[in-house]
Amino acid sequence: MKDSEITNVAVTEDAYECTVTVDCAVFGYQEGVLKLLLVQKLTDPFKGQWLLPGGIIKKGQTAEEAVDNVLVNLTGIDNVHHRQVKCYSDVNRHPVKRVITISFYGLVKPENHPLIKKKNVNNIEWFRIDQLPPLAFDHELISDEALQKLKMNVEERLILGELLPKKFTITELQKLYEALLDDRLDRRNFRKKILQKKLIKNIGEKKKGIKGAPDLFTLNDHKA
Amino acid sequence: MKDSEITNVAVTEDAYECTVTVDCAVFGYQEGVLKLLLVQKLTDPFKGQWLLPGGIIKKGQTAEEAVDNVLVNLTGIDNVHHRQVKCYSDVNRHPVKRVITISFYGLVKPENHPLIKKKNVNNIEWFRIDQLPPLAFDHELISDEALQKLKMNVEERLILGELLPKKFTITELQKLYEALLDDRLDRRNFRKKILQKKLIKNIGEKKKGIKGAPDLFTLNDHKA
DNA sequence: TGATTTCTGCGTATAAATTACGCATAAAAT
DNA sequence: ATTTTATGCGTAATTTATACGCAGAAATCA
Repeated sequence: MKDSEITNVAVTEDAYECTVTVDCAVFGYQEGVLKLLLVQKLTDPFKGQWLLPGGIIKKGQTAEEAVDNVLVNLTGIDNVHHRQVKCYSDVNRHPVKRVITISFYGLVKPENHPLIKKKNVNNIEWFRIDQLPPLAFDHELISDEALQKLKMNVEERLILGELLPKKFTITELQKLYEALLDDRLDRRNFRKKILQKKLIKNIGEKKKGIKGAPDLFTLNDHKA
Repeated sequence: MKDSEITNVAVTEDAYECTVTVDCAVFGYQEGVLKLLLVQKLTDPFKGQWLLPGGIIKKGQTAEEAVDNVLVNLTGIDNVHHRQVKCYSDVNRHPVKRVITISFYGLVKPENHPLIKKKNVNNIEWFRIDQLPPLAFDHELISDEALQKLKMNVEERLILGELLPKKFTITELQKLYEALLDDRLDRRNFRKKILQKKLIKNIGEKKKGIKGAPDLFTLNDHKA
């Protein structure tokens, strides 16, 4: 190996290139539990195994655009609130060739996004996060770290994605938090804490069909 | 454009590739202030401008290995405690070609790492973080976000890298925290807080030359 | 329908963590 | 020897978090 190959780190026309992919851990909140969207591979390698939806970053795409593209093209899901988690660069992650992957988490309400199986996948399914099948590649690690990141973010900001309807009760919000954090919270303390952050406001309406007729709230001019 | 080009997101032998680089915001703690290590470009583009040390990920290298390699080859600094921050994938970040960059922050004690100017750089220098020159590419954004991440991490863990000697006084630790966080802390409360975390222990020696002869401490079987 | 259950909204009591600051003492500086 | 400066240990005040009581509203049930 020439000395220049050892020490030259500059970006030149002929600099080494490799394939960069994105993987997105799409979390859905359904029937009060947190679920993860997985796709089943149609082709080798790992044919028939489950994994996170993902794919290559194409020419002219940013990683974020690639995530949108991949989700639509594999699952039919569009308009997903997503956030970058981490980059994985081990050299032997992929059996076909060297691949560097940028991971994301996404948040959706499954009812709003009917799954549309596209030609690149064998199957798509929501799995409860406590009942995940074995995953291909290093996708167990990736989904673990994505969930960790999601939990951290939930604790410091108000993150809903589109997981709740525009009008929601405080209890609905609390159940979402409990599902995301996998924890139980005191009803009255949660109310106080969330209200003093001034991120949601009472819209003066009440929700029928629930004992006590709880007040409805909405987001307070903030993006989730 | 063929349909397959739109929808195919699979990793194949001929999948699109691009150059991936790493950039590292190396922070140094010197004379009580936080500094950032910058290199001055020797060649176009941006010849003569300052920027973060960085370079391409080469065949067979992980991003972490590339950081080590880049730092040694540009600045002579080795054995840097570093951590991944974020991935930048905008398509026009680099004038020569499309480049995706993974950023890191590093922590060093400048006295321990004499700067050795290598052939790829015109100059290397430590800059006070409140007196940075204009930076090339999007390196202002990258260094800002790296510093943000460092501050966040400092608040939740005990992070020293190698910024303090093995034996240090609590005041020395406090000054480091103040430099990292750009804040002033109460001496007595800082002592209480840091001691109750049980991460450092009093080794029973005293430091001479300082009024009051403060106790010396050391890390308590933890990695920084 | 009337009693019962369940959930809401508002409150307070207690505990824990954070912040503010006093003071005697040890060593360096004058 | 006196002054100055920093340390080490303490306590008081404040803020934040946690535990839990209770009346009332609406659905449910006998």
